[in-house]
Amino acid sequence: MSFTTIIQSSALKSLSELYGQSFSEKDFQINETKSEFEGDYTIVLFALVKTLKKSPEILGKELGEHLIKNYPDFFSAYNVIKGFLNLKITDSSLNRLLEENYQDENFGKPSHNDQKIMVEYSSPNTNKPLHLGHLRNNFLGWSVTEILKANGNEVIKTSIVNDRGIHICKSMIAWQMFAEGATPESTHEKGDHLVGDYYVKFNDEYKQQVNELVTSGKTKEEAEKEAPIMKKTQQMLLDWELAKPDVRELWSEMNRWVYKGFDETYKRIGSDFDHTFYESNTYLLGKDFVQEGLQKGILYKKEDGSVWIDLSDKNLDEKLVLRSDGTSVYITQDIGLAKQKFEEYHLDKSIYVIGDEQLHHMKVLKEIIRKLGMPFADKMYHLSYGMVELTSGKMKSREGTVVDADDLVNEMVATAEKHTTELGKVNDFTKEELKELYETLALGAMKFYLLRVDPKKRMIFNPEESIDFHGFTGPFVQYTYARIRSILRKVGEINDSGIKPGLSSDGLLPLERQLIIALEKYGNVISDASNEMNPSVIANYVFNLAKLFNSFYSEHSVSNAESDEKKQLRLCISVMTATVIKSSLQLLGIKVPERM
RNA sequence: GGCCCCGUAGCUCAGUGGAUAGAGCAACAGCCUUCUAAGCUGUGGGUCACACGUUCGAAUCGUGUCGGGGUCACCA
Repeated sequence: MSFTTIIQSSALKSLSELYGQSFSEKDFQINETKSEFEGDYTIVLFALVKTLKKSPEILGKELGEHLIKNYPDFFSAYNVIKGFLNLKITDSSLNRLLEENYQDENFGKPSHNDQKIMVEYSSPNTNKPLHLGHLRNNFLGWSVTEILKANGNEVIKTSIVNDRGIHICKSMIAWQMFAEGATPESTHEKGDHLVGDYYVKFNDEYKQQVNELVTSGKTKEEAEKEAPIMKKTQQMLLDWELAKPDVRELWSEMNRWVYKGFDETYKRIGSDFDHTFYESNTYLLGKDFVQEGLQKGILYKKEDGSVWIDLSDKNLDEKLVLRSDGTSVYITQDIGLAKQKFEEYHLDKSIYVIGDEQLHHMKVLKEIIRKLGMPFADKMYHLSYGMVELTSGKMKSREGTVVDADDLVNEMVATAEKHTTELGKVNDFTKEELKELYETLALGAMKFYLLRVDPKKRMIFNPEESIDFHGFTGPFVQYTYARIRSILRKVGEINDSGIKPGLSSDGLLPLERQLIIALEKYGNVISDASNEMNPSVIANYVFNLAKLFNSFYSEHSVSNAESDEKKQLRLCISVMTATVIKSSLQLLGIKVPERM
């Protein structure tokens, strides 16, 4: 039971004993006491004042007295200021919490198994390498998965790779025209970058051809349609659908290059999937329900043969689900894939980590599925996140302002190396150890930077700020962890009997209390983050915890504590803080270094 | 134009019904003979876009206005 739960239930019980009225948890709030007042937790009384017709002062005094009298083990003091009843928790409660949990690596995580959840994220196109936006997506998908797991759910990570369509044909055509057989091996370039380069070449060539046609008197629209390179690409797409061997072969080959490149990036940023769907396998899914929908009268056919659904009763337009030529559109396969996911995996929930520019699309998808009478519409959840923008505005591939994922990682690793070398604290590390440390710090900085803000909000990526290793950053938290590990190494081996927090006769000092109370909160933080599917809750929490520990560290000595009891107590606080930091960062996909 | 999201310190963000609105960065002033200074302590910095309303109480809820973004494809 968490402290807030204890306070809540004891207050409810006290109220009914005092006034013979029963209240629910919604009738009053419990907050942490603001630092300028005396106390740890605060019950806000105003709402009770009304129903009980008592002045806040009297009510607060009566409730405070009653709580202290009946729960002397838990509450040690109270005071009432205006409508706020401030309560102080006994040292013994705090000590007990510490004693019982300081070694528990699963502290704060419920042990029960709850739901089966699928998280789909990353979902790249195969014509371009991963960029900053994908990083936000990947970090978010990974972290939400970890958070849901920590909250007792079984989670399956998936990705749907958009491996077919006009975009990859563009890269293929440009490769045929310009590459002279170049491969990742022959050029020593990562496959995803190589294929991306030809996508760019396609666009350059296309633009040039259009311009030439325009100067020869065509309108822009005509020129865009008639540009030879575009015609070739469209023909290639048709050939692909007809499964022409030479086209399919090149397509497989180039996709293979891309996957190899993606795998390298995924491995480096610590992303992986339990199952990967490929659009080339799923793009025909969902056609079968069209017939069914037509029969049921949910879908209707227009004169040209195209099939539609009317969503106007849901304040949405009518939406096409099958083209007049009988081919399916994006949303058609989405319906099919959604169904396949639920049927194959028996999911309780299916989460889509997709940018907020697709909010409308996902709303339409869900509504169609509901109308078609599929039972899982309400189990689908679009975890939308805002676009990452640069200080100079949006990322535009055309203007070359896209921040490439691999470049960014490299840059961050170089920064980590520079800082580490300057500080010179790990000069005895081997080359391998150093390399690992740089990666840990670089990715810690990046992940923390992208996860510390509410996913729903769009965010500005400031290159200078993101490579900062001070303040509200991953390395700051990692540093706090390394610091604690250093204390523990110096103080000596920790064996189970070595640390036992004795009750210091001096009582707990303010920073000691604050730290234990902050640690106690961790379970609530995990469940909040899980309910909101919001990793920034964890990031903010762990930063505050680290900050608090650093204050404690500079104020009080662990190894040179005033007494042996104090030393044991502070060791326990340190051990538990390290554990919670490690655990929190792990929920963000961030590793901790023993030294840095 | 319809619908959706956002507007909090110079910048980037917390806070979503409670007390005198908080962090980090940037600026300034201190702190290494003691467990890692990637740290700690302090100072300055606010019309919570604006207006009206609901409430004992509003940055938080409602309505409207202004400003920014997204979306409304036989693209994916």
